[in-house]
Amino acid sequence: MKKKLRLEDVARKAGISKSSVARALGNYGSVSEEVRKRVLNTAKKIGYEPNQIARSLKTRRTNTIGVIISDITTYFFTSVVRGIADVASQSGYDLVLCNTDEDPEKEDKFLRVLASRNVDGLIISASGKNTYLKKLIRAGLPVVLLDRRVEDLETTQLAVDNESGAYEAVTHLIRLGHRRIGIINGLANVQTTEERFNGYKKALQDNHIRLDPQLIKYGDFKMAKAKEVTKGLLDIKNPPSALFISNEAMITGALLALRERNIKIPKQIAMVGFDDPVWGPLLDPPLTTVSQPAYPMGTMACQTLLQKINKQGRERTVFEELVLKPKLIVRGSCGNKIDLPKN
Amino acid sequence: MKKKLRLEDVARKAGISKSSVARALGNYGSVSEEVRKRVLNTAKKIGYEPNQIARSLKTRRTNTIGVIISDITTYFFTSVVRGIADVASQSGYDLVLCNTDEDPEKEDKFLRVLASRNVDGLIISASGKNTYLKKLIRAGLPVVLLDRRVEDLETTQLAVDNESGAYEAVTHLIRLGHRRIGIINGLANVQTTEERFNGYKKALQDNHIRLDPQLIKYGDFKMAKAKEVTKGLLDIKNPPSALFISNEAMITGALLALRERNIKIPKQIAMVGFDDPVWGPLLDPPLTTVSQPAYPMGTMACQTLLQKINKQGRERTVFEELVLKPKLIVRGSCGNKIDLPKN
DNA sequence: ATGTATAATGAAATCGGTATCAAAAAGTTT
DNA sequence: AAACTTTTTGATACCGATTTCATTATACAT
Repeated sequence: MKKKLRLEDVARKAGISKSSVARALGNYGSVSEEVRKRVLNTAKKIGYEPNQIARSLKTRRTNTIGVIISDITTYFFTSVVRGIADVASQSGYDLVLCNTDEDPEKEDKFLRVLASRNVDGLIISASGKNTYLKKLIRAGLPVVLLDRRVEDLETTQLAVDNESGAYEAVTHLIRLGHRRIGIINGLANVQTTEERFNGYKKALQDNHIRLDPQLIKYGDFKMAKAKEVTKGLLDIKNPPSALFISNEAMITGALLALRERNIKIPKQIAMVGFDDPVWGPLLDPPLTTVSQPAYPMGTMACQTLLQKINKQGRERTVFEELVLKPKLIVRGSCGNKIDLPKN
Repeated sequence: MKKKLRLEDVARKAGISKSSVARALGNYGSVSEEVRKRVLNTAKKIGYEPNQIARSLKTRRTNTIGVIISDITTYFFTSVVRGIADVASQSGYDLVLCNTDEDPEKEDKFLRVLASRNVDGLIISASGKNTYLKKLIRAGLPVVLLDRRVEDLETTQLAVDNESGAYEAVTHLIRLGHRRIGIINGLANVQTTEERFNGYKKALQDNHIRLDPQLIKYGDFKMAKAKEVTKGLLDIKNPPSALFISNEAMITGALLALRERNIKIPKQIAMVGFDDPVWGPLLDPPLTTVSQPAYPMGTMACQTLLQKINKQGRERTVFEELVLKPKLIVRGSCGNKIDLPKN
């Protein structure tokens, strides 16, 4: 590795003190026009680039944002990340990205790493309990909780109204005549799972449909398990006529299961999924989904975080709950109104 | 932000010199068992976490890898990134992720940023000319060029044999009887684009089919443009009976275009795409694709990079070309053998 | 011309670790 | 017990920037 140029090299070359060079380059303090020019010129000439690490050590700012998400291969999260990245980049921040794969231990590890890297802020879609996260927040680290709220974490939380989204989706199914609606939940004990499940339950209840435990399955937000669990659902005596799937990766799993069993949508089974991947409209029939504004969620999360970062003291750790509206997008996968099956 | 604990705080608390504490915690040099225990205990008790920034400044290592890709919303790149992340994480490295959106200027900016952040290595899917990248490589920064080779950059290049992949795909179409095969290329002047285009041309040539310029369109690796360009292809007097699409995002665009025009696959038009997204098998008919081993490409890229990072001097900058085999996965989107249309 | 306010400059301390080096302590050999 | 290793320890320099502070140069007012 070739030795990098230092501030001092510029100083020597320009025949000016380190301090003045720093001022000229850093655009603060006061320097005479003549010196400024000379510094800028020689800096450019010899190709000097400041060392961020050294700067960070002194300023206690890394211009870095930690991002912890659970599954980077989903369209939802990548859209979020793009939103975050775009805003961050505009303000000169970079992203340290961590993929937890829904593993709370990894999550904990990443939190420690990011903290010791002195990220200026953190955007996290948490899956674990996070006592360590709580500690960081209390210590004053600006944090935005994205997608998944976590109880008794006093910081900004940004998510969609999962319950109403699920409620709308399931109500849509009921209106079309479905009474036996299966649900593939995400990981238990994650807020989004519970909220979406609540929406499901509420919709059934409001329509006087009794909850059938047989129709309720738990996946883990991932494809493989969802596929397996969906098959289980198809195998019960009185299988569902419709499916509500709680997230994107599990939609893929469920669809795969249906394909293997050669069950046609929407003729033999109707389906709504939470999340709205690009490929939803390409299916046949196109997928009816509950769409989250993923990209805006990312930009918003990052903007909020940057605001926090630039505040001082107590203001950095305000508690705030930002709730966006998800939108039911009706395409073809629920078909038309069906006759009530005898019950 | 609460003041963080420093090494010195541990030292004072334990009544031991800074140096010894550093040795105990850093697990180097020699310390008596007694001191080691005392240090570890007090460190844990008061909750000390070392400051990576300070460490990096002195050691000139950040344990950080820069990753520059063009489109994080594709399944291909996210799989790659997951591969990179998994390997990196195991070795204690973190990822700084940059999304260029195929914009060479952004790419250049990110390169500068990553360099000034002193990343230990870089994995990049380059879209631009990159004179600055060349400079970095010459300066000794370990770099792995992923997916897209770049001429006269003397560093490790890891990619799929694009030409043979495209050749296979187009040959497949020809065998099924197609003579008028349209191609949607990616960005001009990007290696992958050229290579895949070459495969296309070679397949036609080997089968004595004349190249028809009307059937050759250029997109930009993104969805919107591909959609538009596909429509253009459908509008010519003698439209193609088959389509070869050069990457994932453009497949989406092309499919959308076909849908709008209500053209059925494979009856009215056959399609093969480069890249093999999760949702390919879910389409109706399922998509025939040229599959790249994305996740392994990521792990391999990262392993190679880590090796370089741990070498010294000239060995860090070896030139090496790693070529993986893509695989044609025949599903349904090309249909069966068709009658030769009169020509 | 003198005094005062302001701008421009450089020396030196600092951020929080690691690395070097010399001194002290412990262990071995003769 | 003396001489010599080896292990353990602490003081100090250092990484490359920013920041503070004191000093010098310049501008302005009296």
